[in-house]
Amino acid sequence: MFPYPSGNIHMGHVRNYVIGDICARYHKLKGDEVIHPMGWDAFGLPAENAAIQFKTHPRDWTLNNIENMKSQLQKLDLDIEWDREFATCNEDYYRHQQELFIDLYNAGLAYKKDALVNWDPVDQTVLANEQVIDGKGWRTGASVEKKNLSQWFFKITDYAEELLNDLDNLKLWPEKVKTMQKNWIGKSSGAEIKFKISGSNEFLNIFTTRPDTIYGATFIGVSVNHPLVSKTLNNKAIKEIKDEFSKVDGEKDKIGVSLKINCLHPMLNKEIPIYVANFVLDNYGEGAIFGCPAHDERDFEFAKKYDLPIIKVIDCRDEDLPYSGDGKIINSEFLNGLSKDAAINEIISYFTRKQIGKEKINFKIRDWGVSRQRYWGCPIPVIYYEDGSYRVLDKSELPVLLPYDVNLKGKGNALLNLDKWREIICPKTNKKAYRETDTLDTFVDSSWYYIRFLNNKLDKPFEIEQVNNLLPVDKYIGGIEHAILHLLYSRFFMKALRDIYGLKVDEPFKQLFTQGMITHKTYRTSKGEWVMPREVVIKDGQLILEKTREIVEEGPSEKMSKSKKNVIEPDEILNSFGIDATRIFMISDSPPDRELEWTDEGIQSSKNLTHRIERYFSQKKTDIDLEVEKKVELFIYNIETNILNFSLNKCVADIYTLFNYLEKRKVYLNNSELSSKILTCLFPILPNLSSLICRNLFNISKFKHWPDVKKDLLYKDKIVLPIQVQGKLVTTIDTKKGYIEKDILKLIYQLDKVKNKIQDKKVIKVINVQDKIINIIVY
RNA sequence: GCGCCAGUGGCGGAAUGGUAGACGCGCUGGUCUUAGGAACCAGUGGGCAACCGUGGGGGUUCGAGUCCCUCCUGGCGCACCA
Repeated sequence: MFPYPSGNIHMGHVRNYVIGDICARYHKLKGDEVIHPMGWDAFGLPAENAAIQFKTHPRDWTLNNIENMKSQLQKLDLDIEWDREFATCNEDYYRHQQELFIDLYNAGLAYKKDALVNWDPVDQTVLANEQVIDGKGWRTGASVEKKNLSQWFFKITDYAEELLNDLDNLKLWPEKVKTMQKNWIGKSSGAEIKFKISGSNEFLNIFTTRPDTIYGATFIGVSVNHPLVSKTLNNKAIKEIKDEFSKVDGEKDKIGVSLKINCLHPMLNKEIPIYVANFVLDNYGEGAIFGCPAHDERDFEFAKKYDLPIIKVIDCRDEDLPYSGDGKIINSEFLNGLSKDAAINEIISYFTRKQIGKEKINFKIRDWGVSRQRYWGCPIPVIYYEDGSYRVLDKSELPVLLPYDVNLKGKGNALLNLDKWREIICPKTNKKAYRETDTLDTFVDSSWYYIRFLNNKLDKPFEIEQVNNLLPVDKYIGGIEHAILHLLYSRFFMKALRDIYGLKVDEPFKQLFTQGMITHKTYRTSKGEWVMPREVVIKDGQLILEKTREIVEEGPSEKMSKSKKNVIEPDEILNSFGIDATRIFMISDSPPDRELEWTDEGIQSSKNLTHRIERYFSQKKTDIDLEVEKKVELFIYNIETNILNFSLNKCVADIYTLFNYLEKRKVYLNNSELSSKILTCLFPILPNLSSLICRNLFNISKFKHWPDVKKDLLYKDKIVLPIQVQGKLVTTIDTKKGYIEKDILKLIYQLDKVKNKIQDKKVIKVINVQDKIINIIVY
C-alpha cells in the first residue's frame, strides 16, 4: 500500500516495503515481469491541519514530505521503479479521477442527496460510516455528530451482494479480513412490513428478520431521527428527547418516549403504540421496528419498563422468556403449529398477496459518502446554478484545478470563501454558476491508484487492454487497519469500473498479505511520564533514567508511537547498522504477519550476521564435496519456498543453517559456482551485501537467473530411522532408504534399549512406515 | 453477546498425523586478542534417574503440538443489526 506523506518514514513502512521488495527481487530473478511501483496518498486532512499550525501551505508541506520520504526510502535500497511514481494531489492524477467521477455519475453510481451524515466537529467535515469507529472520528477521536446535509454518495450498495459473494473467490486473502468485510456488508434476510398509521393514510415501513412473530407485536419503535418524529414533534421536543437519550448508557438502558400516535396491527384488529426508542438505530433497516417482547431481549426489557403487553407466539416455558429460538408457533391464527421457517414463508406470502409487505434482503452497508468540506482534496467536477440546480461537468471541461492561493485561517472550507475561484459563468448556458466546494474523500484517491501505476503518463485514467493484461495486483501488502476501508472501497471501484469500461477484472488484489505491527518496550517514571527506552539504564538491578536517576518502570511492548516515546527512527538505524542489517532484522524474529518486537539485541545480531557472511566469503577456497553441494541445493529450495510463502523468518533461519554447516566443516566456497548460487539467493534479502561480495569475487555487478534446484541432489539416501515401542520413541538407528523391513528388525531386536522395553512381552504387530518410522506393538 | 485467530523452553519462534523445541536471542563455562556493537569452542526444556513434557479434560489413531469434542486464558474484529 502506498504511504501517506506524513513527514518521515517509520519502522512500519520499512517492514512493509522490505517484505514487498524481497518478493519483487525474487520474482525478477525468476524472470517474471514485475511492476514494483511507489506513489503518494497525498491529499488529506493532516496536511491542511499542519499547514494551519506551521503557517505553510498544504501543497508545500506535502511535496516537501514526499521529497524527504522518498530519499529515506531510497536509502533502504528498494528496487522500486521510480518512473511510475505519482502523488494523488497533483493535477496529472486527480484530473483523471474527476473523469472517473463523471463516469460513475453517468452510470448512476454517484448521486447527491440530503442525508443524515457523520460530522466530525474537530476536522469540520463529514465522514463516511467506515471512518467512524465507536462513534468517534477515525483520525481525531472526536465524538461524531449527526447532521442533515446535502452530500455526494457512491452507490456501493449496488454491489453489496457481489462484494459479499466474491469474498469466496479471494483464496489468497486472510480469513480475518474477509470476515470483517462480511460483517460490515451485513446481509440479512427477512421481510419489510407496512404498518398503517392510525388516523392517517400513511404507512410506516419496518424491516424484520422474524416476520413469524408478527402476532406478538405489541408496540412500534422508531429512531429519534426517523422522519415520522420530525413530522409529529417540534424541534424543541425532539431536542429534549435527544438530551434524555444521551444521558443514559445507551448500551444498557432501554428508554423511550411515546409519540402518542398508534399503528394498526396488520393482522389483528387492534392498535399498537408508537414509541421513539433509544435502541432503534437510524442507519439500519428502515430505522423502525415492531416490538415483540416475548421473543426479543431488547423488546422484552422495553416492554417491562413501559408496561406493554407481552404476548407469547412461540411455544416455550414462561421462565424462558424472552425466547428467540425456534419452536412451534402459537396464538397466531393460520400460522399456528408451524415451525419458525415455515411460518416465515407462510406469512411473507400472505403479506405479498395483501400488498402489506414483501420479502426483503437487508444490508448493513450504506452508500459511501464522499463529500468532504475541506480544501485539500480532489475538487468534485460539478457546478451549481443560482436556482439551486446543478450540472456535472463534461469531460471536455476538465480539469477543475484546485487553486493554490487560499486563506486557511478562517473556519470551515477555504474554498467557500474563495469567490474568484468559486464563481464562474457556465460556458453552456452563460448563466452565473458556482463550483462545488466539497472535495472528494481521500479514500477515493486510493481506490484506483494501483490502476494508475500501470501507466502514470497516460492522457486518460488507464488503458483498458493494459488493465485486462496486468491486473489484478498479484501481491498486495499492508496493514490490517484498512480491512473495511481502503480494501472494500477498492473492490467496489474495480467492479464499478469493470462495468463502466467492460474490463475483464473483478477484483483489484489477488493476494493480500497483512503485515504485523512493530512494537517496542515502553518505560515510564513513577509520575507516569513516558521515557525513551534508550535513556533508561540498569543500576544495581534497578531501571533508572540516566539523566535524573529517577526510577522507571518497564511496561509491555506496544506499538511504536510518539506519545509513548517508544519510536525507533529508521534513519538512525540505517546510519548505525546499515541497510542489510536493517532488512534482516525486519524479517528475522517473527513471521511477517505477526507483531515484531524491536530489540537492541535483535538488530545487533542481524548486523553480526552480515559481518559473518562477509567474512566467510573472504576466506580462501577449499575442496568442495557432494555433501556441500547437496546442502546448497537444499538452501536454494528452502529460500525459494519460504519467500513464496511469506515465511521470511524461516529464510533467515535457512541462512544461519547454511553458514553454520559450512563453517563447522570449514568448507569455504570463495568464487566457486556454488558461491554464485548462494549469493543469488541472498540477493532479494541482502541486495547491498550480496552485490558487493559478488563484485569482489566475480567482478560482475548483476545477478543472472535464480538458480534451478537440482532436485536429484535433494534426495537423501542416508536416514536416521526412529524406533518406537508402543508408539513411544525408544531409539534411532542410522540406515539407508529402501531398507528391508525383515533385515532391519533383526538389528533392532538386538538393541539393548529395545530389548529392555520389550522384555518378555510378545510382539503382536510391527508398523513400518517405510523410510519414516518403525513402531513395535507388544502385549 | 457473536465471529475469527492464537496458547510450544527464560524469550522470539520451528515442526506434509511419524525423532517436539529447527534457527535466533539470552544465559553458563572456556579460548583468543589488533579490547570489539567482536570472533571462536562446548553446553543450554524439566528431572540424579526411570521418566515427564506443546493451556486443562476427554476422544480418534499403531502413533496427536497437529484431527474431533469440551472447557479455560489471551488477542483482534463486530456489536442494541430488529
